Amino acid sequence: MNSSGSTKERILGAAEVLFAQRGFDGASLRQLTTAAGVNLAAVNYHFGSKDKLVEQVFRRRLDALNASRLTALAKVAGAPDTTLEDVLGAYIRPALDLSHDGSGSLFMRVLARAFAEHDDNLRQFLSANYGHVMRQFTAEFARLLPQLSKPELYWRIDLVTGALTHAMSGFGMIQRKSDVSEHAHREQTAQHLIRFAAAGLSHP
Amino acid sequence: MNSSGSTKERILGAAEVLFAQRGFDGASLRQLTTAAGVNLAAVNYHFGSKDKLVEQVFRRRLDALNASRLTALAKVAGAPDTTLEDVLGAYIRPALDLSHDGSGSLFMRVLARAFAEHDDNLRQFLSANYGHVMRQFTAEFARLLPQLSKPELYWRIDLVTGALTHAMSGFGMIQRKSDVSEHAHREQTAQHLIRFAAAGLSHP
DNA sequence: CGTATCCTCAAACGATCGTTTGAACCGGCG
DNA sequence: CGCCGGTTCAAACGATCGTTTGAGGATACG
Repeated sequence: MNSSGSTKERILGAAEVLFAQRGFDGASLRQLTTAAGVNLAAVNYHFGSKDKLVEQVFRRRLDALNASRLTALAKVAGAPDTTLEDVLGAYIRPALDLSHDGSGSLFMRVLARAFAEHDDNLRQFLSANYGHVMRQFTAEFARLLPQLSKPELYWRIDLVTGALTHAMSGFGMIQRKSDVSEHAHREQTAQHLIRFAAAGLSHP
Repeated sequence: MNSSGSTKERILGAAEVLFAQRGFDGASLRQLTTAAGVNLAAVNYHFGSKDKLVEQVFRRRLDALNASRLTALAKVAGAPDTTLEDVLGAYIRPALDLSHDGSGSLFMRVLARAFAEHDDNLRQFLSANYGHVMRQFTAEFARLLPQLSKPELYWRIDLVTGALTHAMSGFGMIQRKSDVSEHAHREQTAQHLIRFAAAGLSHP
């Protein structure tokens, strides 16, 4: 099927697709290697085990997503005229960009699946690779919403996270009308999410 | 382990726990029947197959949840002085009550898992048993938010659903302080969710 | 007592899983 | 050429999965 790129990259690509479709346990190495057009043993040869492969699938996208989010946050954080929408945009737009280009859209679904599964190993891994990003965003939210107590703020951030994860994992559903450009559609989606999140965060 | 109730009920109880913890595929019939204290073959004898068992696990809680939500909705729907908070309360409070009593809390996690898995069979089943409830609530939301276009309303309801599903699946985290009663804590949680959802639905 | 019905049990079935193995292939270098 | 490190290959490994089987226990009724 897939016949471009190195063996490792073909495995990573096929894994992302199948993990999103059938879950980490549901996608077998035999389905995966067949889809990638490589031998069954290639996964253990190049990655060591299936669990290590799962980690690499996350790492490949998460590193880029984290860097992109932090760069966008750095541009707006700390300034006196920063708005809630600015910070939310720094969080949401990089994920939308990832969802936009090709197979990246499936990764958000993989991420949503990982959230729903309360697997401890995976949560530890996500916390180690995701935690510092969330902490920086939380600090900026706290600065912009000084009227909220800490428990209250955490509550709202948790709810916003749930809404965004849910929305971004279902991006197949939100069809773009043919008379709007790809870029305009993405901006429209971003506005939806940002305004919703801002309203949920800042209501009295 | 579990030794109360009939064999069928013991299986259903253990299944709910293990499905929430390890997912539908992750929980094996051998773990399940061992936890329930019944023989391995009892699942296929009483339910026919593992898939049928999954259906029954959903049916047992979903029927009660749906009925409770529709009853609560009927009390407020259509009236001229109904508020958005009233309708949201009719949706949220029955789920909180379910989360409150014993093993029911795990069911919301099972539900969240089913949402994240994009399995077609399960989605069809949920749509058949859940669809009419969502449709009634959507109609009432449309009545109370006439300024929103249909696509806009669906967008916001989808985001609210994501936030609530996410929140209710993680109810282990929200610890009650010892100086507030169980009932007061639940009411506090309901207020959080309702206000957040109302803000997200009705923002300009 | 015999027997019929419902249920439980240990054991086995075939299928599929992740992983390992050892031989075969292949480009580059002495 | 011969050899060698990196890679791919078919085949097999043991484990675990959902499901089926047939014998046996329990209870109620004639």
